[in-house]
Amino acid sequence: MTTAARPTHGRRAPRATGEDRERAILETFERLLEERSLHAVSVDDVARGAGISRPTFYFYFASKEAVLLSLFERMLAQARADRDARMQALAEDDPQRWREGIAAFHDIFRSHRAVTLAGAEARATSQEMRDLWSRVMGEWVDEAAEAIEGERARGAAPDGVPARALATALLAMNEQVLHSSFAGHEPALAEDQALDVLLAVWLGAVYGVVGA
Amino acid sequence: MTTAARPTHGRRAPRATGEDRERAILETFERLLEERSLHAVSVDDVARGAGISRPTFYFYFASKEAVLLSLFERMLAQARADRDARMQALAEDDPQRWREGIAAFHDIFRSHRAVTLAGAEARATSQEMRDLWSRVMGEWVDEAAEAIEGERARGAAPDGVPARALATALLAMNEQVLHSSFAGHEPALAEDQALDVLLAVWLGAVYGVVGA
DNA sequence: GACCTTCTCGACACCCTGTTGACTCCGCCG
DNA sequence: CGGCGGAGTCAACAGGGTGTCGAGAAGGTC
Repeated sequence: MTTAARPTHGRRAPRATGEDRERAILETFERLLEERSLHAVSVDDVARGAGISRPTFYFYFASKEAVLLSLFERMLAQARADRDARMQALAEDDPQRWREGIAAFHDIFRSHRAVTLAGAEARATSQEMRDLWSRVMGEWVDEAAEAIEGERARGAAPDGVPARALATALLAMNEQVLHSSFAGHEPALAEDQALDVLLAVWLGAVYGVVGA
Repeated sequence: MTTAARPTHGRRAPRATGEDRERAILETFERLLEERSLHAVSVDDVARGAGISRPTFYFYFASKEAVLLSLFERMLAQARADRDARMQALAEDDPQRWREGIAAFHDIFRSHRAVTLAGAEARATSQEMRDLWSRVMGEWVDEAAEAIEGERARGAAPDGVPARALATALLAMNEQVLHSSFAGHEPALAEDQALDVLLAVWLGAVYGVVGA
């Protein structure tokens, strides 16, 4: 539960109805984000939706971004857990690993697309969101680079551009493809074809194989 | 000069000093965007920088976004011209064509990185910017898809995922890689390695070749 | 010199964020 | 039981942003 770095703004030692209010804020916020984008949701909207006044909102969270950060971290924790579970079920050298790795994130982001898109939007204004995003992408790049190096070491994949650079580019592709797809920004891949196409590019770039 | 669809807000039949003011606004805006991001630049900042008051700014442009749209379109026209020139110098089947195609956009976006990044940021709030971006990306996807199909037709590239879907994913990668690189958002590729890495992925995905 | 058009801006209306200070409510200690 | 203290609440404020309105200045034209 990566709620460690929660800003200690208001909200000291929650009790009784306090928990409820906090939960109501989180739920209302996610619900509103499913209807319209981050910049179109004001603190007042969230407060009203949660049945409190604006100042009371600020008693629980330092800002709109803080709520989003909280939702986003919860989603990331879920994504990690989900993917670890799926990967653990596969052997170390199972060719399905690449597919599963991509699919796990595709699924989790899709199931919380409002939070995902809002998170992307918030990077423009929130340093904290930028840092969080960087950290997470950095971890995934590390893992992917390691996997590529592993395949090269055992002779399954040819050498080429540095593994880390390749992983960075491929993950950037995943990020942007999923973003366009979820946001419906043309030109986008349909959600059900994104996985196959992404996988094809990964395999082409890593192994030099364009599978049929 | 794709200034056709300029919103006909204030600004009727410019004359004498009017042109100067308009130019001053465009220049000031681009200069400020080189210092800080779009949301941190207010209309007041631009107006002051251009030596006019805020209401006067609105005589020339309908909004901050309208100025950006104008700068962005100018940049796109330049990008198109630049790329056409570079492509024309290459034979139809020259293997350098992929590299040149990617390089042309890399160069032009890099030389106006402030406008590029602001454009990306504005997509969150401006429908017009979203539409423009979609249209442009759509054109590039069409061209890339056509090129892939050409290579497949002449037997130079194997069949695989649909050409248009592949082109969409690869262009999404280019977009995101260049964005991270220009914005300095980790994990990012260094500007001077981006081209090689992108090209490697394109070649791997299109031809199934991981070149050394 | 009257007149139209371009151009300019002070003042306004509105929306949003985040803060302050007073007030309620309630458990608990003495 | 009385009163202290912290949790919780919000009306009112301060401040900053956008976009508009209407009154005018400035200059060309008949």
